[in-house]
Amino acid sequence: VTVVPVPVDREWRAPQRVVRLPSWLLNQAALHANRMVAEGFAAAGLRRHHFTVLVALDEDRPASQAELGRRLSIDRSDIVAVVNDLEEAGLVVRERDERDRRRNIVRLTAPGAKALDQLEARVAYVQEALLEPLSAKERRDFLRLLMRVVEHHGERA
Amino acid sequence: VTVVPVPVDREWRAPQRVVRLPSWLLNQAALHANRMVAEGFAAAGLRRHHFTVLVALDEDRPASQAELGRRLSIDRSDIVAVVNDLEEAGLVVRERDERDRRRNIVRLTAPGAKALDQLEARVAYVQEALLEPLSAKERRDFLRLLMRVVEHHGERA
DNA sequence: CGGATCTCAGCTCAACTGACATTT
DNA sequence: CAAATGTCAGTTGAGCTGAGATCC
Repeated sequence: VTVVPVPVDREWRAPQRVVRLPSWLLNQAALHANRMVAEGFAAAGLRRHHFTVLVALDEDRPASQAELGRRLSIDRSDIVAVVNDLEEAGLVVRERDERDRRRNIVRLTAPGAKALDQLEARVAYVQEALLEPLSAKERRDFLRLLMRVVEHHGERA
Repeated sequence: VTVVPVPVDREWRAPQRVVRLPSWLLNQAALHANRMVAEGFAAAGLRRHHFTVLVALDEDRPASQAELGRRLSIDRSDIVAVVNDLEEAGLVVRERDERDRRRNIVRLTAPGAKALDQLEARVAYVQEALLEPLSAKERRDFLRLLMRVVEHHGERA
């Protein structure tokens, strides 16, 4: 019995020393995940940041752009472009905060909420496909551990 | 008892519906991992692809560029640039395969092997830091599950 | 001929940096 | 004044596409 069961040797397989690297594995997994998510959004002409911003607005109520960036770990200069796109598509409105006139308050519109619903269905489907090879218990374990790792490195803002 | 124990609510935390997404978590984890790896290599003026190519050459013996690309899931056109860099740095030599003159055989040089040794030490350190919050058993479980996911989506070449 | 291989030019996405004007 | 915010211009790494030349 091997400690870490390494898959059958196939001709094209990546070198063992690479395949065992957590950083490499995470990267490959993220690549697959991002590709699948992108495919799911392509029809709507949106990308993953558009989706997460919509979710943040729906869940946490209207927020300033800087707030959104902080919550989602997206640079504030990138948020500008994302909100531009969403505003053009009518999914979001931007209005000046009168109590702190540096801020733009971004809020979800009705069409935005509607679009979000559809996107969430697609996302859910993708997550399912992503973790397909794992059992229900394995998925829970996996996510729990993943969250621990992400959370651990998230303490530095 | 919550099914998936979600971390303490901090003001800046990402929305729950985002934080539970496997695709988002994988992405964040990969970002942290890549940042750390990049820092580890910055002093040597190399990036992660340079490292994986060196490992592949060291482990699987000299190979053509197309071979390398296939094994490491790197596009042929990107391999060209990576091998260019490595050749300029003297870590690798490129020579025409006389039995199939379409191919370039890439082989590790002595300085290349030496450089690889140092890089591997740095990489090992980074992996350790990356998984720091997990116990030894948790790391094994985590990697095992991660490998299953990556392997599953890797069947399509 | 079809199919690989190497190479180059160029694209997109995302992360990121530096700067600037406005406001607090 | 210092600090935060929104914006813009620009860079980088990496994944990817398309095309051409060469060779099997």
